[in-house]
Amino acid sequence: MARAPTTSDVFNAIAEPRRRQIIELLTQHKQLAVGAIVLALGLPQPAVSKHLGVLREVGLVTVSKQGQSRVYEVQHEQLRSVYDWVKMFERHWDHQLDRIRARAEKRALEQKTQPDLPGTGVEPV
Amino acid sequence: MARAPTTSDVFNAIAEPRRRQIIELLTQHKQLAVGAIVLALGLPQPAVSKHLGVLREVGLVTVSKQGQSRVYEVQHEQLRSVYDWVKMFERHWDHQLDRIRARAEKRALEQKTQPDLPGTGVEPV
DNA sequence: GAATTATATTCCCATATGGGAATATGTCAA
DNA sequence: TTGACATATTCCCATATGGGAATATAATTC
Repeated sequence: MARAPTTSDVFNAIAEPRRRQIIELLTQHKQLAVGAIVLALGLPQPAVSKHLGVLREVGLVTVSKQGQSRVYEVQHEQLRSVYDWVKMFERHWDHQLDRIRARAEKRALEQKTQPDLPGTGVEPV
Repeated sequence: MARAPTTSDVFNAIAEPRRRQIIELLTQHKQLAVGAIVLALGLPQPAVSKHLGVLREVGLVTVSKQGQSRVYEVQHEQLRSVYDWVKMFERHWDHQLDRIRARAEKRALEQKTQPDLPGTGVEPV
């Protein structure tokens, strides 16, 4: 099998940095025409249209015609699947940080106990 | 330019469902040898090894040799970049849900006010 | 209708994919 | 050493990518 299409789900769609930028932009401005996005990102118009197409296919944005321009809007709910997935692991990196902090404190304590011992000349990280 | 490699960052690495499964598995069991993952996922061993390779390259897992098997472990901190990014939009889908709820309540109220009016025969969604 | 503006679509290509199949590497045991 | 086991690597291929370039479509104005 080949790599899953970018349009297959939200995870694949947001893997592309430019598409994340577009989502951020649309979050700030609520609504934007394609031209505005082109200006903001400095990408060629066809590239932007294609990215918007991907985002549309996974439901991350919606369009509405407005004169001769098309106005895009984010649908943030679609990001919940990603959010829910990563959130599963929140407490794990908290614990990890705790461990790191604990080690740092222990190290600091040892520093106080026996300070400035001439050693290998290699400083601990 | 072509699509960014799966190893280019965490976003690309976790776009693949099997790799997310591996992360979930390693979260449950703290440590697992490749063989155990192969059994759990029912994937061919080379496929698993390759997925682990991608996860290793982006720092999402670490290995340690243990006899003739290699034991993998998740490094959840690497998921923070993803978490931080989606979390930016948390309040937005909350608001969206509020709006949906508000609309539902408004609709319910209207139902009570003028119930069972003979209409078009088309029920509102 | 013709010209202009805004956006989408098509065709191109270098690059990567995930899994299949086969093989290489590494580690233990006898 | 030889063999058995665990894992990684290599080669293969159909499929998709993101952007470049050019073109098609659609709406507006003259």
